[in-house]
Amino acid sequence: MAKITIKDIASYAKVSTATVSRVLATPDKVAPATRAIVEDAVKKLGYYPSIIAQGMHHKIKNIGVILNRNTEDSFFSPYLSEVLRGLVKSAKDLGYFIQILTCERDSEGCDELVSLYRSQRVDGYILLSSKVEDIFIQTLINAEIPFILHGNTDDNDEQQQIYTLDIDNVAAAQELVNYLINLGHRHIAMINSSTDYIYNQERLQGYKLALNNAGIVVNADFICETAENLDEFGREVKEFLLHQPQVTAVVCKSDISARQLIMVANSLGMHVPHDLSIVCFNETYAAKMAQPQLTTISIPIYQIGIELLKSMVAILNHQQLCQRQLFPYSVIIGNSCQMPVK
Amino acid sequence: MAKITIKDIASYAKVSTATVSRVLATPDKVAPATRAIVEDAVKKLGYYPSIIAQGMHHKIKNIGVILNRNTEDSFFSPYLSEVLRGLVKSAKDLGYFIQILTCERDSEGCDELVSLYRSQRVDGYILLSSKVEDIFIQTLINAEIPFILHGNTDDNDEQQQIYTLDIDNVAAAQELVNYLINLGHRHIAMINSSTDYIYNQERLQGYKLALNNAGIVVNADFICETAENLDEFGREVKEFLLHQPQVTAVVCKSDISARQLIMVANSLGMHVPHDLSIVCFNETYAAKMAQPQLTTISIPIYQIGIELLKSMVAILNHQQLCQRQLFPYSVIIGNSCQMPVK
DNA sequence: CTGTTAGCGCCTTCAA
DNA sequence: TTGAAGGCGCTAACAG
Repeated sequence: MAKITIKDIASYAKVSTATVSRVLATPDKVAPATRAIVEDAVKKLGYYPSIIAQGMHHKIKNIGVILNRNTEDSFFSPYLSEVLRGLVKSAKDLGYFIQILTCERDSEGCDELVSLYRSQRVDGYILLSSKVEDIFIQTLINAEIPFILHGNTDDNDEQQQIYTLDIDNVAAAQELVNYLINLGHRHIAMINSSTDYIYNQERLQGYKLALNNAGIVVNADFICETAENLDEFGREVKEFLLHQPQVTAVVCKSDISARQLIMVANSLGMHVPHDLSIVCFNETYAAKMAQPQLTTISIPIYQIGIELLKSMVAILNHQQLCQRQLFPYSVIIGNSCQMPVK
Repeated sequence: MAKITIKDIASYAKVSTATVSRVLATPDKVAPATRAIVEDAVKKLGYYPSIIAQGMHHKIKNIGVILNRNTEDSFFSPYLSEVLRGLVKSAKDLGYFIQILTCERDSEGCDELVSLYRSQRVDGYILLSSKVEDIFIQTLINAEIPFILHGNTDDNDEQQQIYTLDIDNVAAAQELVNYLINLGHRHIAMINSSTDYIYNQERLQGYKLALNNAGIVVNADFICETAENLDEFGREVKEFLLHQPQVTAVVCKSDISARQLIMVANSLGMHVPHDLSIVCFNETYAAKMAQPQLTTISIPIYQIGIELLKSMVAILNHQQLCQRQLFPYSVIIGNSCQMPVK
């Protein structure tokens, strides 16, 4: 059976195509009688207006979501999953669709972003992370493409016009470290991932700030920059623990890696929290599966997903919107910490 | 700056719009000289053909992915994340896009599926799970919408024309149970989720088959149907263990819930594998985070995602394709099992 | 309130 | 090898 078009409805209902169009878009501008006839025809013939053809006049209601990393070698972290869940939910509620995109942060990737937008595949972008001197951000700004960033930029002077949404990573890291300091720890390590990412940089900054404020000298050897891959992470962390026996406490980059860290520690005969106190970020199901229960920063990830999409839609509709949205976080006290024994 | 269209390129390059169109679609049907001129104009003006307008003549290259559950109340399981990862990767490679969809399995949800297809938002669907008397499947068949199912149907007579891709769940469950039987277990429980889902039904069937083959009577009390939600799951499983003390081994529905089960068991003073042997399905990072290491069915989830999309594209291109693709799985032996002690 | 007309941006005949 | 013309399905401006 051939595709039913507006013409079919028009001729079946014995009206013009314009009237059919009106019935669908602005029903109250059509006489109830004719409207009924048209609606009847629409149902009877099973007519669905082509979004493609409508797209020649309206926005297509697609929002591109740019993932942090390449999906080829990196799994979907629970964090990412949770953001996506919020995005999907919010998109559905607002009548939008999500296009998941995995572009490399190179010139080709930038071209892709521009191309997808200009060719009207997407109306705008949600960028899930930011790097130092981020070429994605520069590209989007230069091309005047609407977007919102989950994270921050490294340069606030030039980039006034962009919208961001995140928690206060600096403050969160500070709180974690202060908690450890108050327990009596002085040899506190930070297990981070690449400081190419702004949020990792912010957390590192918070870590250093807290130490400085407490009069503790920052020991560069205590800062461990690890891979994303869980297996590699395990190896690197093992090395680290072996080489830094003075460390009594660790700030870990995520609940999932904290969990891995506990396993590594156990394998070295260390027990948490007796031999090693651990605090971390995130409270996904990975945190729930950890024993002992983790002391962690709980981030409203799902809600962040919801709001990212809402804000993106607001931007597209030229609504007033706060440029820097800071979301609240909370500290969850588990039993992965205690006073230092050594 | 206004949108650059094919007309702008045509007038800039002093050719007709038809020629521009040809340069982009069938470059070899254009004289090298004019082609060069046009390509130059395209670059200089930054022209990106509108996918919307192209969509009036071609497919839109969007594939809808229908999630198992509503994203509102159910988190993205590691399994789902891993399938998505494969889908995203494969889509990128093949020049397709993914539309993640969350429809309720009711008449409204069915209407959505039909509408999205008929209005040309998607070219076809990937259905990530199947239920008994699945109205999604019926709807897609009736509306002659191309789709592929990750799973099986309950009725193979009527539904000849559909494409499926899965592992052999019956055989996998049998292998797990046989493994436990060979260790000496006789009181083997199954912690499943709703048998409304076909794959859960198949696994239950495999469980029963294995017991029957070994001459062990199936005890209905040993079959525990649990919720998806991790917290609820924990409560239900705790009840179950308390009420069925004879049970020495459990087949658990997933690695993530097996991990949860271990925690529940521990909280009851039971140790795995000493007091309880556990086998399960899936080997996501949840499995890697479990102690003791789980004996589990390793499913090539990422690869399944890749192939689902590939197959969908093949269907859309009317290529020859095997209707029932069975993927291999493997049994990973951990140390979550031992001979029964009681 | 409704029909006519024109046009969105692109592709695809059909001639030349 | 190229251009002119028509049309894809729909919406919007303008009459009536």
